[in-house]
Amino acid sequence: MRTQSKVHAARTGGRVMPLRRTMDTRERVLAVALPLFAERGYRGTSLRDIARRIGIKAPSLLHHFPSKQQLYIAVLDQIFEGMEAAAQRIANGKGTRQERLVRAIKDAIDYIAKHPDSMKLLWKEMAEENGVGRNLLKRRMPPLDAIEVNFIFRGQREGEFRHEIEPFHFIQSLHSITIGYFGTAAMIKRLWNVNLLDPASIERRKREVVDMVERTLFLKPSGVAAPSH
Amino acid sequence: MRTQSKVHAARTGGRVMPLRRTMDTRERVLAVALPLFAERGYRGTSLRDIARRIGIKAPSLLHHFPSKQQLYIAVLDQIFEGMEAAAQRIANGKGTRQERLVRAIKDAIDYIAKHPDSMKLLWKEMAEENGVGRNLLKRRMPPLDAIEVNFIFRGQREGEFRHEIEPFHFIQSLHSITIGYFGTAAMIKRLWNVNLLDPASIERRKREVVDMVERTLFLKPSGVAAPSH
DNA sequence: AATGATATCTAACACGCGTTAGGCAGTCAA
DNA sequence: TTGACTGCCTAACGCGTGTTAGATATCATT
Repeated sequence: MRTQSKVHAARTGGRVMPLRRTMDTRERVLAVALPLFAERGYRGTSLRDIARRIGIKAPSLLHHFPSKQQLYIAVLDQIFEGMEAAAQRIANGKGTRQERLVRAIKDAIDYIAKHPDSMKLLWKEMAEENGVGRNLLKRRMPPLDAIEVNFIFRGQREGEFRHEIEPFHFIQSLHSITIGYFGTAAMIKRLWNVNLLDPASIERRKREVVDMVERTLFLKPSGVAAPSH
Repeated sequence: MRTQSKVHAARTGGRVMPLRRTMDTRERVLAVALPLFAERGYRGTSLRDIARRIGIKAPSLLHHFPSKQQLYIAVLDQIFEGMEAAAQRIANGKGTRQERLVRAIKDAIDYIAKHPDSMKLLWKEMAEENGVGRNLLKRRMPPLDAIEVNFIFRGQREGEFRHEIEPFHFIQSLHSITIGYFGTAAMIKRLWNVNLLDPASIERRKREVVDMVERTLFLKPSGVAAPSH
């Protein structure tokens, strides 16, 4: 009845014939849906909202996605795709574990700063107990976390990181601090008229997080960004 | 038309005659609505859901609250009421600034651990840009934050805290770490089968946060909970 | 030129929602 | 006893939602 799978196949393989420029509607939908879901949540965003922003009617959306749930999952999946790519880019570093971690944090914050909507949506999704993205989160989150936890764990075995630190807790704290910073930036702008997203604030933020990590995790601070020790 | 104000007045003043035991329905509603809003969000919770849990019908709720919005705001307000009371209890400490801060953190975590639903709802509300609680948040959040920011600021002027720390950023990080811990506990339980809310984990968490604060904020660590320095 | 697929449209459906109207039993003060 | 009031009920309204059905225009392929 629904021709969704065919549509998707046509889009995937259709890159050979880019003559139809309407073919990237699917991507326009994803691009427009992300900030809407991020700001108003899954239930607070209607298909009619999304459709209006790209100039079509709601039922037309369902020619590109089989349902609202699947559209949302596609948005979420795209976020994880980006995060995974960024993680792989970051993982291939040289130098000591301490240097690599400092660089990874800076790169991660830079990446996140470019995708604040993604973080806001993630922030929302993580609090959702029985949300639509439940299964996707369960599938894609643990591998990402595990990479980082193992990194800390190995650093401890090799004598670079403090043994008092519980790697899993530490990583969760790092996530909370970072996602929290970007997930609440809009609220803080509203409440305090302070813009956490301008470049200067983000640079300072990088220094703060690195400083925190060096002081709490490192056995011997590398001194990269910790003045007046 | 609506007799809400009279109902409220009757309840408030009605404490003199506690013969009617049905009078505390309003409080039962609040108690039941909090975990529902915390888990499913404002839009995800219907008045019929709330009503069913206390054994009445949805329209009857509106004899105790003028609308769903006002019911939600009452729930949120109750959370802030509790936090403000806890904050005042914590503020009256003795000793050095460092000792008082360490004690305040432990007390705050203890308090929050007893109200994980409140933190989860707060976590949700903070990400909501144009949510129902917008005005309430704007009214009640800054004073609470300001107390803490000023505490850090004074500590810096008096030479107990590092000057490199930006008080506002630091407090936001502390909030993110703490709210994040409790706001995502359910998700972590689901993803990793790790229960962050059992007493042992919470005790460890207190030590971790205190350790982090001592190492990043204190000029001279007090040594209260920082072994193997 | 004919065919078939694609992307959009309009119309409409069933559902759940917050809310309103109006009724009824029990309680309390006069 | 009366009369007002409280706390709950049932019935129902209007609205917005996700989704379906079916028609139409566009365009590549045959």
